[in-house]
Amino acid sequence: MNPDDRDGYNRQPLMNNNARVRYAPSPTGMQHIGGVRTALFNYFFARSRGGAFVLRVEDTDQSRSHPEALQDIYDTFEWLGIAADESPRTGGPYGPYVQSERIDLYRRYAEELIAAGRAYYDYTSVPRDEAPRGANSRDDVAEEPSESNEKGTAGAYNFEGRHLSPEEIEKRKAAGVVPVVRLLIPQDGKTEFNDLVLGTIKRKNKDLPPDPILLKSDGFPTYHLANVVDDHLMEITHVLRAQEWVPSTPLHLLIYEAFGWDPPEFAHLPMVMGKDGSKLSKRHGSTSVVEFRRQGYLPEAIMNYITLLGWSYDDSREFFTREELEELFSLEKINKAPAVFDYRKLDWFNGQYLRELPEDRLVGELMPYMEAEGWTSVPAERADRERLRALLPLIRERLKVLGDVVPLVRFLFEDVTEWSAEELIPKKATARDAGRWLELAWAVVEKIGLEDQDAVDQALRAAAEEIDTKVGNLLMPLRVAITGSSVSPPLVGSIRELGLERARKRVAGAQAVLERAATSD
RNA sequence: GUCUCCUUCGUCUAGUGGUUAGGACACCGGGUUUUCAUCCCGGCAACGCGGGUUCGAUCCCCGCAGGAGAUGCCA
Repeated sequence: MNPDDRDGYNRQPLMNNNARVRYAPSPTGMQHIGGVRTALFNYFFARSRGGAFVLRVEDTDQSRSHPEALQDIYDTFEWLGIAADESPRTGGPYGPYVQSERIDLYRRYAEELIAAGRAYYDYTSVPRDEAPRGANSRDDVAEEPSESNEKGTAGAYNFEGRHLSPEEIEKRKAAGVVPVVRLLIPQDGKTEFNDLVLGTIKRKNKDLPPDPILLKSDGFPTYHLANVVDDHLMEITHVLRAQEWVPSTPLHLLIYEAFGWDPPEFAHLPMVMGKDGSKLSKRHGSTSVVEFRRQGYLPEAIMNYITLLGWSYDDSREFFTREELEELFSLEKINKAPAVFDYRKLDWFNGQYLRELPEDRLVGELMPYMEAEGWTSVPAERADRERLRALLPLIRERLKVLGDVVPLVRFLFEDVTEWSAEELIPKKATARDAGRWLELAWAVVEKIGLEDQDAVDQALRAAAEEIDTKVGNLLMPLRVAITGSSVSPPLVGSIRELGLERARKRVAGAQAVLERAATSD
């Protein structure tokens, strides 16, 4: 078709430029890991090719679409820092980008297919009486492991609508039956295509769902019709989507063929699974990006980790900024096999990023958690930020997620009024020992003061040596007295942040507990 | 059931017709440390099975097994 391709020279530029890809979520639930991974791959692919990334909202299921879900798509994109070149919000030359605003289009194209004899009105089908699944996203629905078998066969369409007599049609029309539009699928032959990730895939036409519905009786298109029409109209060149779409791709190809359109390239992405190997869902743990966000994962950690689910760069590198991925991403490195989502590795990534974060930014990210505990003025003031900043050295390397800050600094913002004797007393020691050690340790602190932390440190060590015991024995009772816990940030720094005055009271309180324990021995 | 896809350490993955099959997380051990954490060092651990092709297969082909997905007027 290209007059220049006689010499075979002009094919290359076509491959490299003008790539147009899209992410086409349906606003039925919060954006989840799998969806976002697809979005990311599309985005990176577009950027790496200098192409366009389109966001299209597929809200053709009226009953399951929700405005909050739509908002969540935008929020998630913004949080991750990925911008669509064309979207419902930014607009673009191929809009509208919301399918519910395009229904006339689908109807018109469905009619075109009917006129061409490639589709037909079916008056025999009635909607499933099954109640719609309601407001929940698919992931929220508990699966019944054993019911899957009957599904395919039970209510399968058997082409009766294909040859209904005119009289019969009139009768049903009169009775108020609203027809659906079905694609006429030739039962012989096969459809095959070359998937950019998977290679050649073929499927016999008779194995496809029998004459699938294109237009529902409510006038809305099904995914199959809408996605083909829109991808064509929006001049999408590459469809990158999850592997769960592989089985219906031949169907889509048949639709392209019926219209006489050239189909785009397809690249089916490996799915994201839970620990047990089934599609990642609620019961595996958090799945939506907002949830991770709330718990205190950083966007760069999420992005980095998710991108590595089914894609790799080489044999060792695993840290990538968004900018780097925009350049380095390539289809060739996509894996075929599904990937299991590993929450622990995500934690590790997050910890790594947390430790690298500039102070200002870390303080900013942490502040909402402090506010939520009521430990700052609301809104937080400069003094609150400075206070937190001072705590950073004490807590930073102890954070896996931002929310971890709360238990770590609680002792500074809330009174400690109870001490457990068991924690106060080091192993193999008596309450009396602990009491003495606590007294001694505190005496050292009082004597040296808190100006010079190293000096306190030294003095404590010296004191321990003098009475011939481990520093730990000296410090543990003091740590528990100060923080109320045997696990805490570094002691001297903690006391310093608490202040001598408050620390003194806590030591006294703990001392009382030890005395009581000693006498009851 | 049928159809489609997939198969390297527990997990994410690199890799080649001849490698001690590499890295990371997790795990285990050791070190630093004041608890926890960080950090450092070390260790454990994989080519699903059976046939071919080949001088030689983890890699190529076939079969099997296992897993997943699809089978909706959901996407």
